[in-house]
Amino acid sequence: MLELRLVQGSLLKKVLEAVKDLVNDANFDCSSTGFSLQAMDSSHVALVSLLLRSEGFEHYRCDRNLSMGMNLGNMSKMLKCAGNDDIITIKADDGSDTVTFMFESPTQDKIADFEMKLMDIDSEHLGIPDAEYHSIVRMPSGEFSRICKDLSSIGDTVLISVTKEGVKFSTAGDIGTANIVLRQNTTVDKPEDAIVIEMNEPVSLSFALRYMNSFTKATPLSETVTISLSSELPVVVEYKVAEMGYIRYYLAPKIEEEEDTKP
Amino acid sequence: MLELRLVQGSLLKKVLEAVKDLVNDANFDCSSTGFSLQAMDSSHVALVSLLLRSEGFEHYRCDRNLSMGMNLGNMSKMLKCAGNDDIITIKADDGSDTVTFMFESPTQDKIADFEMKLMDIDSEHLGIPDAEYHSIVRMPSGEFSRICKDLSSIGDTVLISVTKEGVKFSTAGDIGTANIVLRQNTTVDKPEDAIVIEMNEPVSLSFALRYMNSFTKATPLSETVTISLSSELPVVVEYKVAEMGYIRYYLAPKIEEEEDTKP
DNA sequence: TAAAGACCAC
DNA sequence: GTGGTCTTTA
Repeated sequence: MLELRLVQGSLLKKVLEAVKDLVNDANFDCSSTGFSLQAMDSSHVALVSLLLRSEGFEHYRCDRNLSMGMNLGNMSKMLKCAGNDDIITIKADDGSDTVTFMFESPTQDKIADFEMKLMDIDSEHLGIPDAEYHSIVRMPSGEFSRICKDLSSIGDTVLISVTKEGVKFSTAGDIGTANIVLRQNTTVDKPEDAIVIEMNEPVSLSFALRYMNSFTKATPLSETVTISLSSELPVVVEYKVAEMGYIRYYLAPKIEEEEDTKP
Repeated sequence: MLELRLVQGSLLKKVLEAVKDLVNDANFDCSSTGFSLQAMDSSHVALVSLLLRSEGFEHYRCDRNLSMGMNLGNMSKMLKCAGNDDIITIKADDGSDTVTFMFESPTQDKIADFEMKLMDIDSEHLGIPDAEYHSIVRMPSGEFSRICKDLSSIGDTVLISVTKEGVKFSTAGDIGTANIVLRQNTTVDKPEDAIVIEMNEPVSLSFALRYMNSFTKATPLSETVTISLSSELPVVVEYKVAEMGYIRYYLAPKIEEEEDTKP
């Protein structure tokens, strides 16, 4: 028996928006710790890892560990039927092949329940080792989103370079090149607006903008985003989910190509 | 000679938005009583009935009954040219094959007139008998609209059931099922927010969501909608038009289908 | 392809 | 608060 009651239902709606473009089907894993998901994107290049800790739910009952395979597109369709102020409850009976989403309006005038079929999904749950990162950049999520969008109109790869000067996002394409430099800035009105660069060692890595732009679908979840970089390691793009967890995207850097012009 | 002056011109604009998707061409009937329209939708399944009483107009002159055939798409195009605060006057000379819409800006700085060709349209004016309804639900129009929209992302038919518990909207589709229950609630801040269920007899009827969603185009006309249900009778979905009339949609229930699993 | 919703700027 | 743009869905 599983029953998870989330007062701020809009969080779950936003989480699905942030995942469904990247992953079609995935297992949600429920344990006493929390509600989590880990999946490769459909082209098997990026990895998404979501955690919503049990403490973040108003009520969290999970009698035994459960892995529920869901089609995220269908799940998202159903969650779109919840109001942004609704309380969302996820229910499943042990051994059932369905899951029920219940939406309660704040006034309790309206109570909706949506039942969805579960599916069997093979999933290799990868252990993600903790790592030391050479550089960690924290910045407003909207700004990061804007940068990725802007750069993708010029090129399809972003080179992220962190030096003591700041962080530079660069791209190049047929029509020209672009460089966007952000300097550390912690003297801001709101702490969310800060740009914090923790550089242990300079790094310079290239990533496919296509994936970065998918990651920024999580922007509505958090005012800030954290980008952790190490050479030879996948970048981690992390958005906190209000007091209850996170959504993390992993993407391997592009292998450094030879200079454009070869002899 | 016909001359109808409507101070709140936006009402007519909204009325056209509420009808033009359902009906392509229709006769507007003008008499001393008011300005009305009755038409089947283009697939001959639903019926729209509009009444704007003469008292609602600032000036209402209709020397003799007139039936003016209009293409509602074209009429809507012209009305879109009126500002929302404009005063709209509808004019037609007896025997003329055109109608003129005049738009006056509130400041009288701008006066526009648009002339449109009339057309001959066969119309069977159906008498709609008054009926006793088993159940009548009044609810915020926005909520009804939201429910119809949400359910159509799951299925294509809505089953509306009224019991003493409240009113339930249900659907089923490939990805799952959905039930939305509304309970009577009259203890609200604004009377328009009330959900009032007048149940003389329980009813349970199915309707095509496609049409329901067309009906909800009238939502901007009124804060509330009234749904009148009787078994064997078309449902009536009614929106009041501010102090001057109504727009009513009629839709026959779907015949109850046999159980899903046939021998 | 067209319409509706969401977001942003004014 | 309103209009305009852009994105998303049918």
